[in-house]
Amino acid sequence: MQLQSESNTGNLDHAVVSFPPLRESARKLPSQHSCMACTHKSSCLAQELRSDEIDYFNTAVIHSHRLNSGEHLYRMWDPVRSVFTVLSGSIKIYRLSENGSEDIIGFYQPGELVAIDAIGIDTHPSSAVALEPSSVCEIPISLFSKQSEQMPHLQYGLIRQLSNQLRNEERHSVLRGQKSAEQRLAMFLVNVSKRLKRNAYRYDEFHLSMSRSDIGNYLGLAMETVSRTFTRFQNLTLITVHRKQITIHNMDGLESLTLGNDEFKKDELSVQFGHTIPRPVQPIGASIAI
Amino acid sequence: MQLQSESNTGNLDHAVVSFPPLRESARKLPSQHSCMACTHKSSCLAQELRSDEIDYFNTAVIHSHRLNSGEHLYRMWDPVRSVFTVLSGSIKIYRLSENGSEDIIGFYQPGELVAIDAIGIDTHPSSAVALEPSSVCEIPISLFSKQSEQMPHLQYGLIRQLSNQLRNEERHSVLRGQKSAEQRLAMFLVNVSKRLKRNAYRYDEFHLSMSRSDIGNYLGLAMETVSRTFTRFQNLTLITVHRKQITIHNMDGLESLTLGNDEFKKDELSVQFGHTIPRPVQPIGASIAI
DNA sequence: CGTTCAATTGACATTCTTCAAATCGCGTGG
DNA sequence: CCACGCGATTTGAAGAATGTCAATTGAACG
Repeated sequence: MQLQSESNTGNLDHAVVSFPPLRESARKLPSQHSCMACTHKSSCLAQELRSDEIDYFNTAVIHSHRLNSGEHLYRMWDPVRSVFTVLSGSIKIYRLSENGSEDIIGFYQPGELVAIDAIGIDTHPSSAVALEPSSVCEIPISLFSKQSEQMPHLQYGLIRQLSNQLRNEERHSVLRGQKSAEQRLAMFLVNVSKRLKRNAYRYDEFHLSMSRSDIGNYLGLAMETVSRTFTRFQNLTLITVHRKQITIHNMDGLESLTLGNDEFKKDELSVQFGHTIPRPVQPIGASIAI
Repeated sequence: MQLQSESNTGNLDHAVVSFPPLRESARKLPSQHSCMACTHKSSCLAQELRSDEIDYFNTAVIHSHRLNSGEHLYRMWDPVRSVFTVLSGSIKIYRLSENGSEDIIGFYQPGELVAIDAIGIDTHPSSAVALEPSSVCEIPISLFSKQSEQMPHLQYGLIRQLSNQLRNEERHSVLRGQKSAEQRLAMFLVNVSKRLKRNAYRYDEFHLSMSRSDIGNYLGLAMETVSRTFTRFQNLTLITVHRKQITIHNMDGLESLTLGNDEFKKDELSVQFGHTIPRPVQPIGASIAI
């Protein structure tokens, strides 16, 4: 399985939330101290390994690091020693630009691999901080070193992860460059929701772990625009927002906005073609069936 | 060596130009039919290989495909069979979005690896088209397959390429999301220039191989904005533009704009801190020393 | 030398940002 | 248990950068 989705919905595969309420039917808890018993095995690099490889992998990995909210996993310029699999909570990746501003690269959720953009270089190109109490597994970078020829499956797994993440980054890049505020926010929400669903969490009602300004930074919008757009969605009865608590009432409507389609309340047929940069959407009154 | 630069200048490592005039001292020509003799060996995956591996690699690779201008290397949804190293010319990667618009992912120049975002999936997530007469080497995807355990160095090389490209994509994403039109264009030009320099081409005077609307799409700007910003740069005597021909007169000034710094003509000292989204720059008259 | 399309330029529309102020929540302490 | 205070969020109003539409210019090429 991929860490990052290949779903056609979203260009926001690093968007993340916190994960308190699990659906009863599919409860997952982080493993204690073995890759073999880990609930994230299927999404971790361990998935790719043969049984003999996994033993070695298991002993090389440092299991279940705990992080407090706001604690850093690593900082920019730190020497690269490991990559990490998120077990619980959520991790924000950001970078300080030359002029001192913070650029948010992505948010990572349980089962996802952090810091693979640091492979092959000496120091981390970005910082990783926990947005809430979190835990991670630490995978020594030496496992991927040039010399380490004994685990080809591990390498192949990493390659797939990287390729996936690259695709996601490409999509997110397009998103930031070309979409309206409404489209970006809609994609963000839809993506978060889909990822929750994939992990068997509640996906129609959840708690965002990051601030409005984090979201804005991530989407290339001002904090105020994020806030305003949330309320607009609420006025359209697409969602209910209360601080970081989100409830989605009309997923189809949101997905429609995702495409830059503001006709979802009247007539689904009018789709526009040929616009290199699709134009946004005008706020309307507030009268849509849930 | 990396296909994509790790230079601190640019978030635009897929920006590309055509490469007619080589500097006399460092003339490079694409190899004919051997990786060992290829001038791009140092930037190709072949670099990572041991001598026994390179033999195999050499026989597996299909050397020197030729492409006419406008000819496709592959199209979105095509089955993934190979990745490609650009030997000459330039390749544009783009994607058709759900509403029919074209999203440009990047531009690739000689020595760079194309289609590594297709590894691990069945069909290409994007299309690749030659912007000018070009040539590529074709590397069968089977070399990276799960079963192919005999070339760990090749895998490691690929991993590094992927990680690099991921970092570049992250940077480009930030660029599209947060920077002003002037910053984006300045970064674009500086990046193109640095990449030319790296490959021993003339870097103060070159020919862009893509149209204004391609640049705009790639940077998340309207074609007209690209055009206007080019003329603004020209009025500032930073560059000379004549259609696709670019001459850079004041690299420092361009790099200053890159940082969102509009003070480069007066006082380099005034740098701003603390702005999450640095604010753009006002057009001024036209009186800067070359 | 004319045709054609890309690029430029102008004028205007619009989204989004910015600046500012008001509210809201929530933790703390009385 | 309620008042207080601080940060996060929301909301308002205004301005600015960029997009859109439209007309013009200019090159390249047959």
